[in-house]
Amino acid sequence: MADRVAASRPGGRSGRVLTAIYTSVGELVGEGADKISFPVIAERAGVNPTTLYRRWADVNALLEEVAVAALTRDGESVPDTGSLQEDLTRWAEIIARDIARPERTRYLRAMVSARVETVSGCPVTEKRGEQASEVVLRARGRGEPAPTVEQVLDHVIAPLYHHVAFALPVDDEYARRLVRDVLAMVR
Amino acid sequence: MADRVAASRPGGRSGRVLTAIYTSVGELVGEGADKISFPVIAERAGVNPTTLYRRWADVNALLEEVAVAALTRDGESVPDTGSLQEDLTRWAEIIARDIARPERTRYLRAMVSARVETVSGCPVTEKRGEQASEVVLRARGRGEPAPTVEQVLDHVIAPLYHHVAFALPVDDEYARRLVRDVLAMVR
DNA sequence: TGCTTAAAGCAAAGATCATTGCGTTTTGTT
DNA sequence: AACAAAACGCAATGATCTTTGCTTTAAGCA
Repeated sequence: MADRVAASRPGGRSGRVLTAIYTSVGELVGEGADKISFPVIAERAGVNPTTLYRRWADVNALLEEVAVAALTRDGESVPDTGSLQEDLTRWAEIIARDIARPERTRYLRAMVSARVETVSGCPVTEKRGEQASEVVLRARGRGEPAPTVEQVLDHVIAPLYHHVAFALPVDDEYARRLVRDVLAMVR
Repeated sequence: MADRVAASRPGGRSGRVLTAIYTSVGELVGEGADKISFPVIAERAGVNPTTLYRRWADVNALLEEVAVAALTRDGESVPDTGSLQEDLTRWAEIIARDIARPERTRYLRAMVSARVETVSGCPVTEKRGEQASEVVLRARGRGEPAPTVEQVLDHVIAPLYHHVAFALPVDDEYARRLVRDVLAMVR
């Protein structure tokens, strides 16, 4: 039921198999497949289903892992324009555009489903926290009044993800509104 | 795949069957059952599985229906203390305590999973919007400066649900903090 | 270059889910 | 009371899914 242990043999065949599985998941999610199961993922990856059953507790756990990997493999750096308002706005817009994509929505659902009561927090939220911290600290370094990291997470990130989770519209305008609101708190 | 049509025969046997199904779902969710499927629900309800397959698109759709019913059957009225700060705080605390319960968390996950791209919004959010509207309108009637309904939804409700969805801690203190933040916007 | 063993493959068996056609019950209406 | 349609039950069937024991491969290391 819980996640399996970390791989103690990351290279060679094991590595190739893992890559194939990740790729398979990515393709399936991208295509909007409605039935994503271990056997289906395994077939496309050219791998034996047993491997999946033995390594992950369930499909959502695997989906979450892939989602985190996709988000964590940096490519997106936080905006640094010299203005808190501008940094936050651009950052929020980037996130809004990103998570509004159908694949991301799918991953989001998987992450919510995969959460267990005993486990607190998730890598994605932590990642967003780090990014928020970066922006906030820079602003404070410039002497600008800035919200706390928690406030940014609660009032910009949370509403964005909430909208996606409940299929409510998410666009740049909405992202900008959230940033306006959170900045209004510190004035 | 989509939800079936509304029942055109609400009484008698059909009504009893529906009640039995709802009860069954409630019990299973309450017990924290990990495998909730149509056959399982049906057996406990003393009903034929076919009935479920024919009426609901999938398990999550049924779970969402039960969740909405549980929330909508009023019992909880919105606080009316004469002070916006007080009303919002108490209301947020009520919600926080409610959704922090394991059963509610389970329902929340189901609602997120049940959402489809083509469908926008959900009954629960609408319900919260009505409640927020009530509090906000009363405050304005008294001449108090008040946030918009959207602001309450984005900055109080969304963070609460977000925390629950990602297994982050949710308590009274957190609820109060959110209310403080949203009120700070309008000053 | 071997050795050890983690990790993957294979195959079989069982469990559960999901679908479908058809007959039966029963609701709501005339 | 009688009818038509809706809703449910039943049973058979096929499709997946899931688990398990055992074998084979090959990664990491001495």
